[in-house]
Amino acid sequence: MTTTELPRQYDPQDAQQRFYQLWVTQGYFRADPSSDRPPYCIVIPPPNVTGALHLGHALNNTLQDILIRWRRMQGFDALWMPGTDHAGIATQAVVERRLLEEEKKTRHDLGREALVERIWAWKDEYEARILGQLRQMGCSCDWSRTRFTLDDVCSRAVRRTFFNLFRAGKIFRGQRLINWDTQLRTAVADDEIYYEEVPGHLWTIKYPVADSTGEILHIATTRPETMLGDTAVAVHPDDPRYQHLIGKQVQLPLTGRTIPVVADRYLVDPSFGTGVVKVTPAHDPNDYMAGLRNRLPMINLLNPDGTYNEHAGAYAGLDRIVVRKRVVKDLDAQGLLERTDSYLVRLNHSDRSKTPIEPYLSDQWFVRMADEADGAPGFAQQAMDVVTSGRMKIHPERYARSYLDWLGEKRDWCISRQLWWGHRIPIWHCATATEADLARAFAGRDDIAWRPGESGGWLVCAQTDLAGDELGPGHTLVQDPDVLDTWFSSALWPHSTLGWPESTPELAKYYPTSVLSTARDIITLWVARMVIFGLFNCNDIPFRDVYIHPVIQDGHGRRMSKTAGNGLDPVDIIEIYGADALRFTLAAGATETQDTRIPVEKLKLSDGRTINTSDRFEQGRNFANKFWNAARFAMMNLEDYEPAGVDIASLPIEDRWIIDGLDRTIAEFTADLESFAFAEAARRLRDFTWGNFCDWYVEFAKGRLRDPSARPAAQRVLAALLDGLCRLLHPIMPFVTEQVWQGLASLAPSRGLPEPTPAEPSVCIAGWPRPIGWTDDDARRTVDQWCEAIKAIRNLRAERNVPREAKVEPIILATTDRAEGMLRLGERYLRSLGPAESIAIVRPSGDFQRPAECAVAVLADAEVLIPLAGLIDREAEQARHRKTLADIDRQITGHRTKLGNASFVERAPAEVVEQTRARLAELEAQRETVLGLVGDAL
RNA sequence: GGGCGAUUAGCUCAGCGGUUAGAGCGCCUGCUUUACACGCAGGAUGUCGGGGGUUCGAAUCCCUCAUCGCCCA
Repeated sequence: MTTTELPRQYDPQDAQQRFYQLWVTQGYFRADPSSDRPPYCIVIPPPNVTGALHLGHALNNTLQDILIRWRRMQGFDALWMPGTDHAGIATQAVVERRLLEEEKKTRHDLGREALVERIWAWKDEYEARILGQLRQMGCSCDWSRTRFTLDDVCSRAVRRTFFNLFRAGKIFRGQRLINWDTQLRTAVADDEIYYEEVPGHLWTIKYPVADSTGEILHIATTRPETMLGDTAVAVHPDDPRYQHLIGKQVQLPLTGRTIPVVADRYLVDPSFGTGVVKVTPAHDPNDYMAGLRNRLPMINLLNPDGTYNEHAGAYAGLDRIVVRKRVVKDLDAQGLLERTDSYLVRLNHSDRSKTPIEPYLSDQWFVRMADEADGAPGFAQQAMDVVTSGRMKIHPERYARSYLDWLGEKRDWCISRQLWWGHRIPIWHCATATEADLARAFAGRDDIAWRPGESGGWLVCAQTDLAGDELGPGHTLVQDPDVLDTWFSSALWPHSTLGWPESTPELAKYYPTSVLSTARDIITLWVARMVIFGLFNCNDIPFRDVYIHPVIQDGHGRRMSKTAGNGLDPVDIIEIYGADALRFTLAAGATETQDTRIPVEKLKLSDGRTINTSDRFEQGRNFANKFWNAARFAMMNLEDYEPAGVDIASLPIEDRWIIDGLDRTIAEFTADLESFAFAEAARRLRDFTWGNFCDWYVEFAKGRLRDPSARPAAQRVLAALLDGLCRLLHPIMPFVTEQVWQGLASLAPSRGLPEPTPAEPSVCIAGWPRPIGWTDDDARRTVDQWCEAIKAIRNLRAERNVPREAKVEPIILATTDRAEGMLRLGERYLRSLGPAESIAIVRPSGDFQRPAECAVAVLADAEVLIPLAGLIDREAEQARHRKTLADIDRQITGHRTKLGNASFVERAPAEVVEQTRARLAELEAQRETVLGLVGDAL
């Protein structure tokens, strides 16, 4: 294709297909641990295989790709490790729901193996889709290293970690109160539940004191059925109303049991209700804590499926909902129900099944977070220390606080889930064997460890699966049915993906990784745990920097979600606007705030589908197109380009100006990326590319490219500029820059300043530009001056409605010799860009005669006059000048007031005072001129 | 209840102690100008949420109130 046939509009779809393919087949994304280039590594936050990627993923992965591409170009051996997360409960719940909807079956109908098989199929489908989406976005992951949290490599790391933790005494099994999902029949983490206020009731029940006084305590509860598990009632120790009762017994209705009255200052708020509360340690988190404090028995009433068990006496076997109704009815029948009120109940629900959570006392596995008995820092403390010491940095810094606050609680981490999808806990139970049996059976094996269980029997931890008869006749080993919390394997991600526990070259080179980029809602759940396991397994932090990106919301500040129907699909955006547009717009929105809004609108496609989109992405599309067209212009003018060295000092001033600009942009943009200032970086590139290069430099260059003597040098600068812009823009907009790069390859394969060098075959692996050290204040001042004058001419033409084709002959009165000199250098541009037929640049002396009728603009050191005989509305002209005068006067007053203030002159920095004086002098001179214009007309 | 953040042009956001507060989109006027109408040129639009304070100087720092959002309990 010749340059004149380049399409007028950038076609993103075409470039996306061609160049992504090129990069992959050339192996540009592949890291090489054997190379001597320094490492730079990012592990992708593995997306859940639950579903497709949303715009939040698109943002996070765009930012990671910007970092990776930039560092790769800087010469680092860049590794972006891709992969996906099995997302235990979330994925199982999705597949189970589908199973129920489509086949009316539960997981129990299918059985463990068949269900897991179904989930693998789901995983395969979504993994492919997710990785495909990342490719569409242009992500430069090293696909040869793709991992999945349940694959063999990651599983081995999970096994070894569990084993090491077990042996180190960091893992234990114990009875705790956890969140129980009765539908999914599993423990769920605090982050997998949500509060919802639902209308309910507050029942007030009578608890008779077990003595002869006949005194009755009134106790209000929203969950009357749990009274069957009460093991005390509590009052505040300072409450005068109940002092006499502390230590006495009350009769627990319906059960025949008596329970003590205890004093507890934390559980009871004496000003709320009657000041007496029931204590059900096995069924309420607060009561649980009170139970521990007061050494109360704990009675578990619940079966895993939500029915009540044998401890509920007559109510055993009934669902908890039914029990509630019966209990209320029975209490009422016995006259023990004082009253029933309507009440708004704050109730925990499971995120996955949407059913109410039951606090449930059950055997679970935990990782110990607390400090050691001897005071040595435990896991939580170690993870806190790496942040407080500055060894690991969190950006923006404020997020360090939530990390530290959460870890500061040092709560043990419940790692067991009663699910089928996940890493099976590598523990085998045996109730019958003795320690001697174990020692004999596993003699000489260091991959097996055992400990007595809290409730009897032995817990055997093994790195490889054990057979049931491994202990010999008479003993059976039974594997624990639970699986591990998803975060357990995610916590290993930075080192498991690199091959740990093997000592691989990858682990040696890329660990600790460089940066982790993620959303703030998993700082605790994920980031903190990666730190803990990284320190435990590798004795080092998993990454030096943690970057927290903003959350994308819709135009109303709501989180985007499938259920709210306000989500944007990155693939839709790519189809409409292109991947570069998506990336640029997202990067431009990645400010330091915690949220960024993208207004959503509906769009009906020609194929009948209605999708969500946002015109915000036009920003990126337009910029990509602008750059494409600037490149097209350059390429059209490089047909006869010949490379040669360039002496920058002898270049025309506008060349030196743009080289100075590029140099500063390189330095500042690089600094932006170093500090994760993505929005600033994107804005800076657009401003330079569009506002300096396209708006001015290209226009300056046009004339010179037509001038045979000036053409070769102009071409060399143009090619070098385009080359530099391609490199700078590439991390944000990889496709359009590659397309331009490839186009440039046939026209100007060797280019650059001051000496041309052969360009790399792809911008993807091109060197990152470095400032050549050309700083040119003189060029900057001069070109700024030209632009001011040109804008003044344009403004006068537009305001006075001078038709485009009218030929004007402006006169510019320079007020200083210097201004005159600068303007003369730019005369041809004033003429071509004004545009003007001719320009007279004058340093007026006393006998200078102003034309009778002209439009006038007053600049800082020049006056622009356009003679418009017969076209001037004197009234309007006067009004304009008076407005300008008023404007100047307002400013002059401001500056004089400042300078008249003794404290200002005394206390403000000398340069600020000097600046103010200089500006005032300038304004005063300007005022004189404008005053003259007003006076002229009077 | 505790913590964090936001409040600046119609919308989305920059600006984080020093000239007349900016950008993109939108709006108005003119323009098929040989790179680009996904464009060019020009223009209008702001008691910087309210109130106090610190300072020579506050959109910017501090306090307080209000509204909205997020996180944790």
